[in-house]
Amino acid sequence: MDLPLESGDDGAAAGPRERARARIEAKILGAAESVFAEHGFSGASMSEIARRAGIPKPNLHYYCKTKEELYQRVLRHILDLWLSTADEIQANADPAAAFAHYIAAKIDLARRHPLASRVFANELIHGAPRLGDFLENELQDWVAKKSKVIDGWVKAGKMHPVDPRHLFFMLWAATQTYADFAVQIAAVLGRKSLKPADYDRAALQTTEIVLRGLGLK
Amino acid sequence: MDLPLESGDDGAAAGPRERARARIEAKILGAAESVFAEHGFSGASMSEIARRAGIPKPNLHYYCKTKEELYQRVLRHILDLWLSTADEIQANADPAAAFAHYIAAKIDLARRHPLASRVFANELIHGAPRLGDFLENELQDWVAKKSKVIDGWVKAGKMHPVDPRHLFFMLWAATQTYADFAVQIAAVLGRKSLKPADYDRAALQTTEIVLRGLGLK
DNA sequence: GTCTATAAACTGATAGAC
DNA sequence: GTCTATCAGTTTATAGAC
Repeated sequence: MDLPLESGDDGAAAGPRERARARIEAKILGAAESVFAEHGFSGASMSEIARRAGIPKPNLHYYCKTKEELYQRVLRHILDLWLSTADEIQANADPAAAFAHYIAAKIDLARRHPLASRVFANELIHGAPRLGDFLENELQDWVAKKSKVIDGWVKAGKMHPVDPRHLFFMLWAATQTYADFAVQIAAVLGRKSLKPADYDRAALQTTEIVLRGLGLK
Repeated sequence: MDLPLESGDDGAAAGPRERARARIEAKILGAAESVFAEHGFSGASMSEIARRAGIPKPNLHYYCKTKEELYQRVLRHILDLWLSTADEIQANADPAAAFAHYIAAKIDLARRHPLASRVFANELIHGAPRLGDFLENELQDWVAKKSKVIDGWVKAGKMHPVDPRHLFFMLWAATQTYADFAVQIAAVLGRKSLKPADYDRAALQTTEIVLRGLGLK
């Protein structure tokens, strides 16, 4: 199971009315995330989401006009989670520590929010038809900024030369795989589901190979 | 576009009747693969598959009784493709050459069969409900066999010690991401779709980082 | 705000004429 | 083998009573 989605508190003191509404919306978003993660957009049904949220179907439509709108809310929550990953890839940081921290943070995200990761992965696999301009704008900007930092480290002779963009593709893939393809990993490891120790081992080895691979160890 | 799926020739000399049937079945499997890749199992509709295969919907049901059966055929074709990847991870091989070859082959697979890779990825993301015992049997056996080889290389002091299973998770992820998440990668690279040079660069850098990371360079 | 009943569209699958 | 017509079931979404 995943942690329930938080419904951004609207700042000002909330009365019991607003509190109740917020609690329901949080339940809806959590239920929606789990159903979308399991079945994808088309496969998810509003009835199932309502059932998991513990409310009648028409009430779900009262809070969220359309399935599309509900999906967009879930997706936006996930993108914010993704971008806000505290990372320390900054010019004045130590490269080895920065990459180690980034890998650990990403695997931690995969462990704590596997459903969110899967909804996002599903969206990408099918060509990102509902992702709007996130990839072209927000993500590209993010990568451009971080790439400059890495280029700086390379020029300063602190690490082996690399194409930072492909490095990120590799880091994203190697870490998110522990959320997106958890069934495959669990099956190969002979488990029913991944244990904390599995994620720790994954982070350790991934960090080791990447750091050595970048000439940082 | 993907290469059309080949319909395993039934050996013996085929008459024009069988040839016609084989051609139609190949068209159906190719259409099915593309629709399943785009929309997932639930999102894919038999009408759309029939339309893309250029035949009326009832004819599609004539060749493939149910949507489930059609999906299973597509899936099986993909699994065979996956397992048959010529790899040189064998005890008497040179580790550096073997890993370099494996990475190149996997990225080549991602380039040549992106749709197949996406259907498989989609299946895994949603918990592999239609994958039968492939993960627990065929794949686990494959990994166990290859892991022994790698353990041997480690014991012989040819490379740094690693958990071979997590190494495979990393290699699979880092290579398949160029098929599964191609939209994301293309967007970040500022392209409409990936160019041959992008795959080459990916293979080169991935190999470099992995080999160095394993103490093979 | 909540719920019963239902509309309107689409789905996988088939019957049966050719 | 091929295709027209259609069935039975589900889907998203809403109307309207409470």
